[in-house]
Amino acid sequence: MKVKCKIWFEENGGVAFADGRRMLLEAVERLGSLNAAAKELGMSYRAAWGKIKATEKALGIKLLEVTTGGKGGGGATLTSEAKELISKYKKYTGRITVLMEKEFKRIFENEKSQ
Amino acid sequence: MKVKCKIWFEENGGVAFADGRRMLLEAVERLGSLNAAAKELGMSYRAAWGKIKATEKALGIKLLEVTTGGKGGGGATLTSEAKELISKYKKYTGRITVLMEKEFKRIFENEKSQ
DNA sequence: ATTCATTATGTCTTAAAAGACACAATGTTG
DNA sequence: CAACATTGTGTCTTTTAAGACATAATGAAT
Repeated sequence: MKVKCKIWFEENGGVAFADGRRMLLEAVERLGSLNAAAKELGMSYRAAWGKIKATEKALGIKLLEVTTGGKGGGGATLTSEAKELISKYKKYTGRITVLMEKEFKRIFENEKSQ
Repeated sequence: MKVKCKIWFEENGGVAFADGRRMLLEAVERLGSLNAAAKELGMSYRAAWGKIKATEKALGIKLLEVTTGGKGGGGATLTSEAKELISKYKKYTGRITVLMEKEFKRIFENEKSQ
């Protein structure tokens, strides 16, 4: 038996941010474009854009700095708020993952501690 | 912003046990009947039974000791494996909830620790 | 043997989430 | 000022999960 966990952030009831959106934002940061990021993750641009918008609305912060026109047609980069969110999110989920594994061993696999 | 978490157990890929099923089993223990437990939780007997069966199959353990016939028509009680599962599950999720809250405060609300 | 409230199970319907399709808007570059 | 690859957005379709409906089976009590 294995323990699994899904961690997400909420603001007034709606899902705001979780692992899929973290990956999406990281791809945008790396590729400089939401369109390219969506392609890399195998999702439609429409879906990717919708998730970003949903998070922006839920948390009330701006995640992407976008431009249109120009040689590449435009692009998107992360705002400092987005970078901070990713950074804290990764720190948090990483820490929780470690703790969950540790507690799982303690409670489910170490008989003497029951 | 609030952090949320769903914890569940898996065995070879399938969802095995989570909070809804814990509540269902606790209601069975209290009421002595799966039918009554389903009613109390506002779900159909069919749905409740299906969840119990799915968990039993996934974890390979028997959760309910059932009888049919007699004055009350029959009933169900928890096996010792079910009781142990509930006990460890509650201990585990309780501990994780505390740790998550603590880490959340540390990373998202305590600026000096970044 | 009849009754009765339960367990047991197949199948159908509905609700919700995710994704696809189509098309408009942008604005820099050449 | 035309071209182009991007962003922006409404709507439709598909997929999937959850629940409802119907109906059989059980077996102690009477």
